[in-house]
Amino acid sequence: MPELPEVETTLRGIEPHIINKKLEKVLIHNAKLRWPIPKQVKKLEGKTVVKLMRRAKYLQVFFDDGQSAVWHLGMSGSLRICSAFEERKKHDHVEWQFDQDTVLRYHDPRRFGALLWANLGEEPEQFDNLGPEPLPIYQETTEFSGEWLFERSRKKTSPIKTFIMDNKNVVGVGNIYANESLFHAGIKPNKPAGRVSKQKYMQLAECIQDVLAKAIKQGGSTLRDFVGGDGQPGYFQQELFVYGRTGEPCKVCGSKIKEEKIGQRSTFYCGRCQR
DNA sequence: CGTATCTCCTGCAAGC
DNA sequence: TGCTTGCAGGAGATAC
Repeated sequence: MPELPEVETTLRGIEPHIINKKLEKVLIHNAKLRWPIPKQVKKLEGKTVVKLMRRAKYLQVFFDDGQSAVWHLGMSGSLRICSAFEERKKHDHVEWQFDQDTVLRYHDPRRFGALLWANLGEEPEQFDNLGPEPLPIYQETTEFSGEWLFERSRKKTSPIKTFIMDNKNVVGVGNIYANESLFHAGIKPNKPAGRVSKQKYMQLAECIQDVLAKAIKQGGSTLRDFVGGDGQPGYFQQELFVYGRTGEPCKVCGSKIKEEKIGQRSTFYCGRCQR
């Protein structure tokens, strides 16, 4: 399940293959993704890729006329480069053919992903309510910080885990990294966001950044569906301290990792290390 | 407005 | 073995 680091890894994986190349052919085998693929995407044929950027979990590809296509990998989506002669797999929904050795294929069994469209100087409306980037990769700075989270969270009664998974507060933190960040910050996931101290938010902001940066460094982690941009299986998987470790001993204190549902999502934590 | 729940989809695993 | 059921989850939609 691609989170921010996996999207960043995908971008870095495909960029060298498609930058400054002309898109010769667009094949849409199944336009029914999360939203129907806009027909403008077909008109990308003949245009050249000039830049790739990531915003939250969106991967934006700019062409030489200033227009852009925006991928979202959803739950099970992946982008990879392959040869034109490689047999298409089930759930390969979209192909961008640059040359015989350079075909970008979008694979997505669950079709929670999307391919969006943006005109020159515009962004998809999905970008409208996005909060700050946790890592200043595409800007020099980011307004994301412990202070930011603290101020945003005042009087919020929902659990801290739900709070950091809300794109309006910080983008790119999905279930795995939310669980891991909260463990490293020593915060119980169900603690109301408004009752977490400023000091704890300072720690949490740092942990979120560390966990994401580490995952990017390791090439993105994932559980089952991600395939790296170069077609390498994405099972790099950084060491997980709590996610999926129900009943196993905490790597810090040895007590059993607990599991419960928060906002319909599986949540893992150490009852001793997290308060 | 904030908060909680539902929803899309397919593959996999567990249970009978 | 073969069925049914439930679960995984990003994030928009919907309901209160």
